[in-house]
Amino acid sequence: MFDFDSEELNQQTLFVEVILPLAIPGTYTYRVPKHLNALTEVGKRVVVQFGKSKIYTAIVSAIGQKAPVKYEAKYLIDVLDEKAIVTQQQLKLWQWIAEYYLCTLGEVMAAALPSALKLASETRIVLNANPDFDKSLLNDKEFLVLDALELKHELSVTDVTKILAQKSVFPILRSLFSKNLIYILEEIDEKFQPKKVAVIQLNPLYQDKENLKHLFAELEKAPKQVDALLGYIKLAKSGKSVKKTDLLEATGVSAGVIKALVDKEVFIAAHEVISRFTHPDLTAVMDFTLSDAQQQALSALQKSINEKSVTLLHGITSSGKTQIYIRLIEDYLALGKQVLYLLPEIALTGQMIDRLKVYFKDQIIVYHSKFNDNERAEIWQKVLNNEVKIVLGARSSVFLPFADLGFVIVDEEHEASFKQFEPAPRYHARDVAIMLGTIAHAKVLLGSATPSLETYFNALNNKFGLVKLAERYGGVKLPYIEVVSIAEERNRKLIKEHFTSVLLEGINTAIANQEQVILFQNRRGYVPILICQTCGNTPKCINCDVSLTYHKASGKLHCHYCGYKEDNITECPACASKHIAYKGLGTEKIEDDLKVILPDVRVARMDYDTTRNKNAHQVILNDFEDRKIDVLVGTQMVAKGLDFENITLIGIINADSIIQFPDFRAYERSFQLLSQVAGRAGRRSKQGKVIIQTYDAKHRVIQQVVNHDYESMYHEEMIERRQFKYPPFYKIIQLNIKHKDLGMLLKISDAFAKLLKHYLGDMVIGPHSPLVGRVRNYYIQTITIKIDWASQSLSKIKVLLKEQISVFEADKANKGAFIIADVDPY
DNA sequence: AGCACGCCGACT
DNA sequence: GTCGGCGTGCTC
Repeated sequence: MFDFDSEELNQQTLFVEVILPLAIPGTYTYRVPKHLNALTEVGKRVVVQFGKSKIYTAIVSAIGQKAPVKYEAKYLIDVLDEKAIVTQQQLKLWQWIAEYYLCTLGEVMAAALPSALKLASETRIVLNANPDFDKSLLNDKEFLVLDALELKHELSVTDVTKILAQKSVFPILRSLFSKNLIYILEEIDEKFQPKKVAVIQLNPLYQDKENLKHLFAELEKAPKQVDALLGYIKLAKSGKSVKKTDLLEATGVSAGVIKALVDKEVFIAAHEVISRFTHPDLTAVMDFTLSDAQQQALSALQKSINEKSVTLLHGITSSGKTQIYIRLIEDYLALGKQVLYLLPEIALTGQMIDRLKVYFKDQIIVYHSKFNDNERAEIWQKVLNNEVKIVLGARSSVFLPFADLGFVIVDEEHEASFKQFEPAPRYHARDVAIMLGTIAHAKVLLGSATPSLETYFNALNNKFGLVKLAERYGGVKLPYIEVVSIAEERNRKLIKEHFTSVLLEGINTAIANQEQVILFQNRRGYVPILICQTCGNTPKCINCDVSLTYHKASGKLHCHYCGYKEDNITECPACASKHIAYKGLGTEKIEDDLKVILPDVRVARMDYDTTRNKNAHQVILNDFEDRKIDVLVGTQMVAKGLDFENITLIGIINADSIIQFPDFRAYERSFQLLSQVAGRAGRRSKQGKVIIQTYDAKHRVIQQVVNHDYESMYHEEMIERRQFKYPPFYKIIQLNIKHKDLGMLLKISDAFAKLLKHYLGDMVIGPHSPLVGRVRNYYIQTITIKIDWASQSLSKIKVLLKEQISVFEADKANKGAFIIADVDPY
């Protein structure tokens, strides 16, 4: 790096560019104190003071020798790492994300780095003993603080705040400091603590058999201690270290007995660092023999991966894509490379994961948002040190510091949950994964039964390789799909609540055959909305422009946007009428109604509300697998990761609520969702059945689902996408402008749209009100920019937008307003 | 993101 | 008069 010898290097004055984990543009320059010269390196964490008193952990992004001219750089306080914890490849990726998704590097850093790797800074105030000082010179508050310090020696700023019962404590501290009565310490704690466990060791003295014999003789009068010792010897035979908890449990003695032995120096109490991740002792096995079709697909994939950097595997549901992934992963493991296997969050709790863990043992690690910070930090280190070869993770695992990445799989590539909406960076993990592949020279494989249109478009245009797998594994037939008209059943008075006679009959037949059923409804809650029959009033959220949803379990009305709750109403707050009607339906109501109609059937529900606890999801699935549940009612969640032999019927309560969604992707999404739900039905032994209830049986999407016809869906959709200027032909950037005052917002967003039109012409659409015009007390207006990216430079337009947004935010006329940019907002 | 500075209302 | 409310602008 430098040509000087280390002596000379130590004399150089160095400056570093650092990324701060904040939403501020650019990097900041700090001066390196000479004694830290040798330690300073790109990718290491450093401690810096930023502003008057705040201390942050920052990442070094560059090292230089030029002093900034416009200001005096502050000194780095410290360098935290022996070895860089962020790789050069990651820094490149962060840069790309910040540019592509119109956010700051700091926001990317904040999202990427587990917070346990950031530091907590706690300012400590310590008494500077000065007995000669005349305390009568102090004001009351100063006296109070000093008094407390004499008692407690050390206080934190928070403590002082409490003592004074006021917010601004810094002037008082400053005054005390200037009088030399206190001094201030910045204490930095490393938040990440490796997990330790208490272990017991035997004093090596007693390895000797004679000594041990003597010991037993000495302990004659202490039978419990003998028990403990015998227990220890037994446990130690396994060769592993003996955990204190295990010893207690195995011998039944109390902790006091062990303490006595420790005091006698028979035992040595010690601590051992253990990993937070243990592997399940599962015997679950998977059939790993490939069918002919799978074998062909595998060969085709190997060839395609060789030639292209990105390949799409279009394999229908239950075609056994996972077995193929496993073979490919093995190829890369043989080369010593790391593999990243991305899955949507909800698919990460399925049985598939356990099977993979059994197969790959400690080479594999799972990473998703339910892990706590310490666990994330531990995984970070393991991936960085190349101790872990395979990461199976949700979207945020694209941020891990892969030391030697060879292969990335994005399974269920079309899933909307790969896109992050809040907060920035608003990234799509599939697209970040593709960029990661480019930067790390790793190959990328996208897998889906129903690829997103943009991916399929890229594959057909030869940008991505394409391999198809059109045969289900083990000769399982595709499910038979029956469409039932709700309107017709209603006319013939056959419908009960929301169940058509066809569906009820299907459920009864399945249960009579000891088979299981899944009912799918896209909404949670009991009934989405309440309407007053007299005046038409609907209870609305006080913070957002949405109707409240009645949840029976809580007995309250909930807002699904901000979490606001209020008591249910028995009379209309507007006109006091008692005639309140319930309209629409959610999973909770389906569950309840079914229990009434078919009282002998065991019904359970799986949705966001019933799976909030860490293991709730697994409990429901286990009960279902153990056949303690006949019918499982659920939202999207039931569409993923459910892989049970015994499900022969899937009921879709109302397909229209999925299809009639005001979004350009509604048809694509409906096709994907319905196909995926349908794919859960039927296994080896029997063809499954899907019953779709709808008002519009002739709808083209329903027909395409019935015929399992992805190609038609793709081609028909593409015509519309081109015509109405949507992806994949056009790129969309959405600017959401927010303000607490509606009138101001309309004025400001109008002006901003005009300004943008000046530069970008009719690429700019709007402003218009989004579906939900107000969230958490902020009104929202949206400006949409549609870019024909075949002929326009995306990056130039983004640079322009970034500029205009910062001009906008600096303009006093726009005070109170802010802009949130969302690139590829879908 | 914080935190200081600055400018207005209700209190000793 | 002052305390303290929040709105605005920097931070290497």
